[in-house]
Amino acid sequence: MNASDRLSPLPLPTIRRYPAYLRLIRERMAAGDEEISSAALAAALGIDPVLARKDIALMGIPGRPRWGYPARELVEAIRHALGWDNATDAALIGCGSLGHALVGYDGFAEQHLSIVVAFDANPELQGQTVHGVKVRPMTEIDRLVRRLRIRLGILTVPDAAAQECAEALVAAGVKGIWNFTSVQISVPDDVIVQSVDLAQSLAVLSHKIANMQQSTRPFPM
Amino acid sequence: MNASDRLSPLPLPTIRRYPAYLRLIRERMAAGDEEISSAALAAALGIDPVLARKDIALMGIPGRPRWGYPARELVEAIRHALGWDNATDAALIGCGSLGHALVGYDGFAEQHLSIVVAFDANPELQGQTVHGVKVRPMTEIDRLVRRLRIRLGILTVPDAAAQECAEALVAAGVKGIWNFTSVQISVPDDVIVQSVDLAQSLAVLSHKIANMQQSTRPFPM
DNA sequence: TAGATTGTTAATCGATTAACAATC
DNA sequence: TAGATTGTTAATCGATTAACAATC
Repeated sequence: MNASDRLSPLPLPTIRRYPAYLRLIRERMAAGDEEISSAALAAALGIDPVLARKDIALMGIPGRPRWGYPARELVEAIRHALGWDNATDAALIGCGSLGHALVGYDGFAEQHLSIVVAFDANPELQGQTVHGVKVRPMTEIDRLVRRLRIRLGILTVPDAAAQECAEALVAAGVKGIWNFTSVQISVPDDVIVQSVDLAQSLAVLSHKIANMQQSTRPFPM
Repeated sequence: MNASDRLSPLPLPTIRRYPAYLRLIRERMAAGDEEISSAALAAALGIDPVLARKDIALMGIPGRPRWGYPARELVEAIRHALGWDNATDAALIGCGSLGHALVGYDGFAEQHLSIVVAFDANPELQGQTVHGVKVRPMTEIDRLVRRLRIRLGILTVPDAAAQECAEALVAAGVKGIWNFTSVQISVPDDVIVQSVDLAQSLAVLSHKIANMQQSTRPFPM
């Protein structure tokens, strides 16, 4: 086992930039490039090149002055750091329109993520197939998640059901929950919750728009 | 015009916490509370109470020792800071499953956000009604967005169409774009783009799971 | 009054940026 | 060689935490 296998707890901002690097590098590789410079990465993300170099330094991949970094190695290093080098099976709870959208989303291939089971409380949906995934009743969460040894749960249920469904997932052995509800669910310490909070995102956007509107005026009235 | 109307550029982390405060305060108000303490807010968000007090201090709402902060005033101050005190009309581009989910999402009421027009390139969808909103052809973006004076665009098109659609929105006078594609779209300086990047969110989750797995072992092998 | 809670100032921490050396 | 690019160390900046005073 070599040094890069010792997964270090990377800074969160760095982790958040990794997927964007990955996307750009793969584009460049598709265009035939085998090396990529920190300047190219930085320009695409709108950040300082030295920040890109620091992010790459954390992967332990050395670059060549005058050439840049080896594209293929970067891709592998990023995937490894994010745990995207091995396939991950996920269970989706809640087959409403958002659940549908996620099951059908083909962008997860890059992340080696596949939704292998889906659950819904609505009997009319149960038994139906959504993008090749059969919808099961909630009562089967424990049995199926356990049997398939699923470690990742995707929560797309109505807010009112969020905490309850999270608990079912945890009880079934899930280690991470990708939470698309607007509830702050509570789980044991050894389970990670990552929330996609639309209100939070919209808050940043609305505030910036409101602020911009004002700063265009020379003086506030 | 009083002091709180001078919108100050709040720290981004503060803005991101505001919607969660808002949600909790409204829950408490529904339960009959008229005051709320920084400790209660902090507990719900898993942060330090002093941080909540700082966030509130930025709104200019004073609290009463022994009592806490006036719930109603907090709600109004947060809404004002986020620009959620006035109704916002939005245009949605791309009526795929994610677009459907967003048009149908009833959580936007709190933010006074309503999607008033939707566009799609697919002629089969055009003319259909999604949750009461009629789907229009892309060619009408300019005319309708202009006429309705819409300042917010929601981008839920396939990646390949993202930049082009963003440009159409900007040309029609939109001031902010809520970007659900995984493309880093480029726009003029006076337009704000806020992206909901699923890959970024998943990256954080996967990395934490991978890291946790390891830290549970006493020594790395 | 005593005690709970707010409010403020200083210290710490982490991430970014600046400056510059090293290298192909 | 000269020049572009990587790599590293120090300075800066912003946000959080700590310590403690103020107040109802």
